[in-house]
Amino acid sequence: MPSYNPAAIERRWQQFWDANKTFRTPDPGTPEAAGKPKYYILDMFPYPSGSGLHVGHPEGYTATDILARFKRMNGFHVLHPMGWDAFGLPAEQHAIATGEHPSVNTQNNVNTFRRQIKSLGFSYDWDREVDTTDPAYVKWTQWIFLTIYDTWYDTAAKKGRPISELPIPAEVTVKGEAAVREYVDGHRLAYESEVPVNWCADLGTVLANEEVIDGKSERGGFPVVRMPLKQWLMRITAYAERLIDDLAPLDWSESIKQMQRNWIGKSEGAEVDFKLADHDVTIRVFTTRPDTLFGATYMVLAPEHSLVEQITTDEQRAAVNEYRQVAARKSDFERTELAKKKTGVFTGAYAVNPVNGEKIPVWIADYVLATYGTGAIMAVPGHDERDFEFARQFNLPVVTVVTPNEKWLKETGSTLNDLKKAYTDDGVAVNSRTPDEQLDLNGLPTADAKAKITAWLEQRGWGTARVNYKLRDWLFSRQRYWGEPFPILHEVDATGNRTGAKRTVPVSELPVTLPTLADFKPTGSPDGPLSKATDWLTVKLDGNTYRRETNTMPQWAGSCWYYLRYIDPRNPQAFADAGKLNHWLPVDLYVGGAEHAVLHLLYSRFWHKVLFDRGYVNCPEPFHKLVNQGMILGEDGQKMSKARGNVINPDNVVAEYGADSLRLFEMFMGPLEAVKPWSTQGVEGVYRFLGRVWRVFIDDAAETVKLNATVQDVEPTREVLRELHRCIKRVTEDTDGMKFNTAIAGMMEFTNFLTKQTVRPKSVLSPFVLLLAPYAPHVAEELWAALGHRTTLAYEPWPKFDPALCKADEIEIPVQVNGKLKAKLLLLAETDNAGLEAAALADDGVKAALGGKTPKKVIVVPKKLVNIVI
RNA sequence: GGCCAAGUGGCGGAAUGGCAGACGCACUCGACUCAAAAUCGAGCGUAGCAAUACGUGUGGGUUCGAGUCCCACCUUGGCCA
Repeated sequence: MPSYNPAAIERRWQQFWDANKTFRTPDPGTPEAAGKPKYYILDMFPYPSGSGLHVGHPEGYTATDILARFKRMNGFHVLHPMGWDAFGLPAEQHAIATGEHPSVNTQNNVNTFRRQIKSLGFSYDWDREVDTTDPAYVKWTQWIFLTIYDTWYDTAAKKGRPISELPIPAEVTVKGEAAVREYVDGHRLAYESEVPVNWCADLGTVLANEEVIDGKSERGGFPVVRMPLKQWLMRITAYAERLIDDLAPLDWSESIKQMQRNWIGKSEGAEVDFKLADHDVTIRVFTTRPDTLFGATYMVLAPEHSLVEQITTDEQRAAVNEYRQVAARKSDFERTELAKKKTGVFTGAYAVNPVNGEKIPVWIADYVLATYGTGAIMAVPGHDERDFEFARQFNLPVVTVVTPNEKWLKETGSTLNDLKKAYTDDGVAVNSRTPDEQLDLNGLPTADAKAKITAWLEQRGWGTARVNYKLRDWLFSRQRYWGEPFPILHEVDATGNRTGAKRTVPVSELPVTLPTLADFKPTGSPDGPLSKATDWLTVKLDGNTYRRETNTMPQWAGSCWYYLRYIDPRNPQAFADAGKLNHWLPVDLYVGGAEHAVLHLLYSRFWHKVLFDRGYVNCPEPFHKLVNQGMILGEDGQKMSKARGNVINPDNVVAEYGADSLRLFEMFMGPLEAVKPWSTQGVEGVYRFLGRVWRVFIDDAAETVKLNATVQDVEPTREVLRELHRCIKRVTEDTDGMKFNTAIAGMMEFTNFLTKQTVRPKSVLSPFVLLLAPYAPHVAEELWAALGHRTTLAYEPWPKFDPALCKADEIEIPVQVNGKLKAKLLLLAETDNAGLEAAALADDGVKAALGGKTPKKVIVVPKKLVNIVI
């Protein structure tokens, strides 16, 4: 093997690592781990799709692998695992089409992914592989579900607590067992509720709001309609505040933090009660602008609001009913779109504005959502864009209660009494005094006005300060087959109807496994395919008959906690051993695609916090540092897709250039976070680089792998040593800072330098191989062996640089005149500022540029630059 | 519409407020070869023979000095509506 032959080298070293379990991570407490600081490096595990690995996957995996190898060589106890997020719709769709159990297809895909990932030489501890569909894993997903089910949120303590500690009010207790049960169930963090859901008939399941894009399912693009159904939900809203507050100390990019904050959507305001003029009924609204209450000229209820039926007058009933039917067919997106024409219907009812006693009409309109706030608003057309458009549409009065600034009035052509647009910014309150002058907001800036009116409302019991969140409780059930069954049993009576009582499947009987079905088709009903498994369905326990829950969990469930299972993947007694969790948590570095910036991370953080509150994990946040790798585009600069035919298959790249070249190129393309296009010529470039490295070491004319004659056991010259230490410094600092592209550039420069050397000291080549090892581990192992080493370099100490050796004897000093470069001087490195200035002024080119003028000022940057100002 | 990124050669990109374009690709020339590939060497922002001038999306500002900091705008991408 004379020339660089990645195919042979890579196969051999992958077999070596596998056979020797080179990357097995010892458990904490074992002698191998003793005294080493821990470092947990996590990849977002893939969904093993049928199309196999994509070049986007190895981008993040290579970055983490480089760091894992780098940290090991720096003496860290590294945990670096891989697994499979293997539940999911495609396998189930395949099962529906073929009748084959989804686990078969899933395992095939897992095998393909494992083979492909192994072919890239990543240093995962494969003994810790997890698979979310493995019953041994499902058991603990179900166990965590039960733990969440067993938890209520104590708002005073701001903490999740065992349901057994929930105080039951006396007035509930007196109503009896059923009332208590209902009360308790209503406080659990996992609960059943009749909610308006997104029903997708084609997929035969409900979808979470975030799985619906533009009124269609995210997967498949099928139509989605809204209907009320009894579903499982998770009370993530209880944790909204903590999910925002705990972001602050995390080492995440500000933009991801901001996306999470926006998603949670905290808004502070007030709830205000409006009495109806002709009914003994109050309508509660949420507003972020209580200071504009004097400008509320009408009210709007969501079409689904529970009071609509009651308050609608007979004359308006037909119109209202028709409108409600139309609204039900629209998605939230269609309803709230700013650009569209506003629609609505008057109910015939009037409410009384509590501050001025004025009767204002109550409308229903679909731009108000039942699920946000209280499902009703006070409309202030002068200071809210949507209210303004609606008022224009239906000729409702507009009252100015916040004075716009002059500039805005001029730009919009408005006057104080005639607004051409809604003025939504802060300002000074106007027209805001009660008739009895008990409350006067006039002249107050918005913030003060808010505080004053909120206090005034609270005093009279008409309103209260209130924080609202855009985040809703998490819809957790799916009417599908290929997911985790809920470990919940519903008590049924003799006729088979639910009594309302539930019990949990005992932990000793977990996991609840999926029954085998003859066909996996959705039933089209909210019962889901599991309801077809009649034998499985019914359970008799303690003389009672139960029907199993037939919903399954969403795909997010398994990925919410997989990072915990890696820590102790085969533990049959617990999801992971407490001591091991204490050792490894939190994850030090988490790398994955930005598409999971909101949902996966939010859900996962939520579960982690529940487990934290319940004492199962020792830190409030799971992921200390988060990095999102950028997408890799096709060579045409477009998103890779089968339709465009620009998809790059990593298998082909490995076959042609080798895994080391693929790894190196993916890191060399640019910053990890950046979106960047693929380039086959670029792969060739790094392949040539590895060929040059090979020839620096190896005699490529020989029949067997033997060292080049230039490689000798001699003392390096000062210059060679300097270049080596500069390279060590650069690769060390850039790797640590995840600037892999510039680290590689540094190694290329040093290789170009070595190529020119006719004598290459072994003492210089050895550390260089170690620098290359995290990036191109196969060829590095091969060269390490060629240098005469008998074992893997995976745990060799990382080379250290000597700053003194990095320094040059002479430095080039640019001289500027008025900031423009006029000369470059070659001076001894130790020249002081005065020496630099003297040398600069003495230079002929500089003298010419000065043209005889006397410098006003000379700026000297030590050892860097001289700037002469004239 | 709002929020957040980012705009640098033919291309991917580099640059603690201090020599813009490191490194790689493409391209050109040369060496080796019967020839080609591979390899090695040299060149490569624009204009100009050159000295030199101009150059980091646009316009302004701060500074001895701005790709980098500030303001406004334009464009592209992401997220949200």
